[in-house]
Amino acid sequence: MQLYNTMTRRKEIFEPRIPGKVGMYACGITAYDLCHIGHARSAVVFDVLTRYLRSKGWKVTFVRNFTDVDDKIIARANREGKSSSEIAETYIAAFHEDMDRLNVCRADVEPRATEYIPAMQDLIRRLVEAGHAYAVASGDVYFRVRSFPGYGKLSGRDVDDLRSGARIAIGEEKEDPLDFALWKAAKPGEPFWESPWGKGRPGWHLECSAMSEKTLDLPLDIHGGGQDLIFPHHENEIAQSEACTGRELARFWVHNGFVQINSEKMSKSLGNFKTIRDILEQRQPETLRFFLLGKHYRSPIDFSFESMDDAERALKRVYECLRDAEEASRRERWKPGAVPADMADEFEALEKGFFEAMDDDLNTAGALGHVFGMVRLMNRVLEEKALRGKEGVKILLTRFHTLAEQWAAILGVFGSDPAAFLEELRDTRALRSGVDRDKVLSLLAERAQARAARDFARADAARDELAALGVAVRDTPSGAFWDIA
RNA sequence: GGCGACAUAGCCAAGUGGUAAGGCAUAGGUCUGCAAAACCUUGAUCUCCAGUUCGAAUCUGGAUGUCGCCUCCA
Repeated sequence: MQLYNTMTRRKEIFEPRIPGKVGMYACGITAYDLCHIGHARSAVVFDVLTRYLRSKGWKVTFVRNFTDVDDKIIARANREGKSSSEIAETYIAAFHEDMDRLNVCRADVEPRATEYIPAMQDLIRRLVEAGHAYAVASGDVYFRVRSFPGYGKLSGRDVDDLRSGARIAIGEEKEDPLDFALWKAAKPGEPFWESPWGKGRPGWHLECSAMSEKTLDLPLDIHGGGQDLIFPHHENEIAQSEACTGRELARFWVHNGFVQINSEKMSKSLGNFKTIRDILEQRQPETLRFFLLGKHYRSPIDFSFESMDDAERALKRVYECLRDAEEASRRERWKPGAVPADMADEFEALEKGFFEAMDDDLNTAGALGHVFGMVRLMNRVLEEKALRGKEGVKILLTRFHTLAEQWAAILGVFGSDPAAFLEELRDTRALRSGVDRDKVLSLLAERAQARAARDFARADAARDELAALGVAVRDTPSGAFWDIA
């Protein structure tokens, strides 16, 4: 498959360094608040990547860390009168809860920064000994950027340009404005660890270098994260790891684009910040996941509830097809007969198209196009009276079922029981529009009675009343079903 | 100021050289007691200008617009 590599700014053929085995590291969250939909996107992107690599038969070891000691965690802890580890625990648990709902698989290893302090200190010690880092009087230790010639290679930045814009903050004792902290001396009231440089805690960038080195073999096959991490976080990770080991840190750098609101980045300062929980109060988790897959992972994606409505309707279309296919395949008697060759050909083309799109830099939006192509095809097959009951249809239905399972395993959507999903969707929408369930059910009963008595005037009156409530009724061979119009 | 991304129908969105996937919405039709769903039909020459080419949404240059990074950030 091809993957876009931020380092080379090109799509490149991806093959694991060690045949059959993939080591992937993605930067996780700093656990100081609830996750927003940007976190959801990043998690879903790397989840789909992991799932897809696994579908190729590769053994993937996926590592996603937690930063559980940090300025923001400490600030929140002080504000709430709790310890920073309590805060971190709370939000790590919330992360897991949200991600489970979004059907994001747990990483194989989920290291926490505070569990790797000795490894971090060891890394700093090696960097100091090699002349890549230096301690200052305050007890801070800094990375000496000018000692690493490759600095800026990932983000395409020139060290001199960077230096011209940088300043040394008051109280810092850096040799160079670009130098960054590997170890921060503890201020009063902050959590700390003993170290050769005094009491303190690790710098953020250092954590990932230490954890990736400890949990995976270098070079990593893939290192991922949000686009905003390219500079300075990943640049600094490269400097630390490569200066220390003399080896390449990662072969592929994969970065996901942002979630935006009204074409602007989501941020707390703009007040356009949406947590995953804000969304899931009103929508099903699968709808959010499906929405996120609707655009290529490197492009920005604009979030709005209107877009979620579109996604919801589109997802419903897929599930209705899955439901109808399932019902049709339960037919008892099949008679000899094939489906027309052009339909069989179209099936194969669509089946292949999905995987070709995924192979092309994880083009989930393109792949979904083939999913919908298949939905249309299967609907047509099921609709065609001349094909009803023919064995060729049964064969196609079986293949469709198998394919849908593959889609679900890779994308993490379309895997629910169709009937259950559709019912849940209906209830979610009913709740959102404030429809009175009991009233709907009593009107439906009344209508059924009227229809049985062939009193269509009374049946239509009931339908009209339901319509006024915003409820649509669908008659099927197995009874009447209702939905939000 | 430095670095970078994007600009495709009413909305969303694939497509990186050979005459524009898909979803949502809209309109007409088939089906249905009426409906719904489904199916069929219906719509864009790809921001603008110039260039390369037999041929460009796709390459090059320029213009305009939008956004991101350069400070914590998915």
